[in-house]
Amino acid sequence: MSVRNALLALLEQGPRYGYQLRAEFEDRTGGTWPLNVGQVYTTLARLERDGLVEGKGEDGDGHVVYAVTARGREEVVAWFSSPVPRTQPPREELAIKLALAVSVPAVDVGTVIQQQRSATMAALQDYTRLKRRATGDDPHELAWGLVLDSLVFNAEAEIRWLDHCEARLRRAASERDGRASASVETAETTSSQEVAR
Amino acid sequence: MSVRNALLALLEQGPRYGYQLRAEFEDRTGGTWPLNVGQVYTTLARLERDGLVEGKGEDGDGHVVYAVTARGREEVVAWFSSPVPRTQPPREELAIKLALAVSVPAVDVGTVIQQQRSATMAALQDYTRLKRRATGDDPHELAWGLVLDSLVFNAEAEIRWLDHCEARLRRAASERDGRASASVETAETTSSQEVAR
DNA sequence: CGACACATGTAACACGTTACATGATTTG
DNA sequence: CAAATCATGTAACGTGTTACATGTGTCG
Repeated sequence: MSVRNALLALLEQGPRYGYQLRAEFEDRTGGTWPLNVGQVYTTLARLERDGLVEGKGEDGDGHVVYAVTARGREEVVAWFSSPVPRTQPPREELAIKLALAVSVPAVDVGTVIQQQRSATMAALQDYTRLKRRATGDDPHELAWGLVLDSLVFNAEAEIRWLDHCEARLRRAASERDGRASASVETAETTSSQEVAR
Repeated sequence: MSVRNALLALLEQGPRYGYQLRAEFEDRTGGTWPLNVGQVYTTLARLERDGLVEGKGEDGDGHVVYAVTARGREEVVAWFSSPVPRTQPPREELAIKLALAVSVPAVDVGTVIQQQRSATMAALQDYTRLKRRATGDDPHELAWGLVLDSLVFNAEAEIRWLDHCEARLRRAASERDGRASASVETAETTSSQEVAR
């Protein structure tokens, strides 16, 4: 629904045509989420089908312009005034992956974690580099800056979580070892998983 | 691709049938992401179409069992040994929403933020409550515990980001005001946006 | 002229999701 | 017996995504 709602919100500012909508969307997100033009047109068609926007034919420059309808305006308001639904939080691929990794013995969880952390830290650096631009004060750059910050905050949380997982697994492993042999807390990081099988 | 990959990973542990796959998936995620059975069957069909699993007909109990193929096993290994792709990070609805809110004048960003924060904090409490269970040591509960932690870390990051956005917006607003009138830093929280229009 | 950006669209497909149909088995 | 759970599937639809076709205008 993101694209759909975003386009609707952009149209709320006034009639636009397809290409223009893509440009504005990417402006506000600094190209973080490139938007295929094709999708703009298909989405516009679906919005029109659902009675949320209305094709206004061609304007003076020969552009096919769309405008939001009354029902569409209601939807925008509803979108902005309700929180992002967390009833069923979006399936997070990484969480699912680790959840399965810890219970599928043939996989070395330690490696998965380490390598994910590298990737995430690399991404974090990219974001920081990008952040040096995007510090202006006009709404566009403000928006982009916030989007970037969001990515940063998420990446940081991801790294913290990965660290946390590592520690938790190490603890679980040493407890298991503790019950079996009489090994100590030293527990090499790499040996957290390939115990079973 | 999450469901698809997850099912493949589960099958890597040995042949399973549809219903069983759903049960194991929900076990490992503590029902965080309920999985409609129908989707298991459609996904299995698609996996078979792509040659990653193979229907083994009925077993002794009359269950339609599927097994992973050689190509399927390769895919699982590839999945686990490559980081979650961040080439084009998943569109985050919340970030998009705020990015648009700050540049669509008719919206009061402050309200959007506050109300999102309430919702997220409520979710956070739910997670903490759930967390009191799911502290066992067997792989299942371990997995679920980590998934829950992931949700917690993400929610916390979201709240931090929302706070950050508020501060950033207040700064921008006061700079704007500063240039126009000679208002002070006191800046009521609620007045960050409804300046324009 | 040729390359490139602008501009509009269509077709096809991927995954996810729900609703429904159908039947066997278990359990209160 | 009735209700619930187990179990397998299908049909239909939603969004997102890509690839392609097509044409105009601009600029080196």
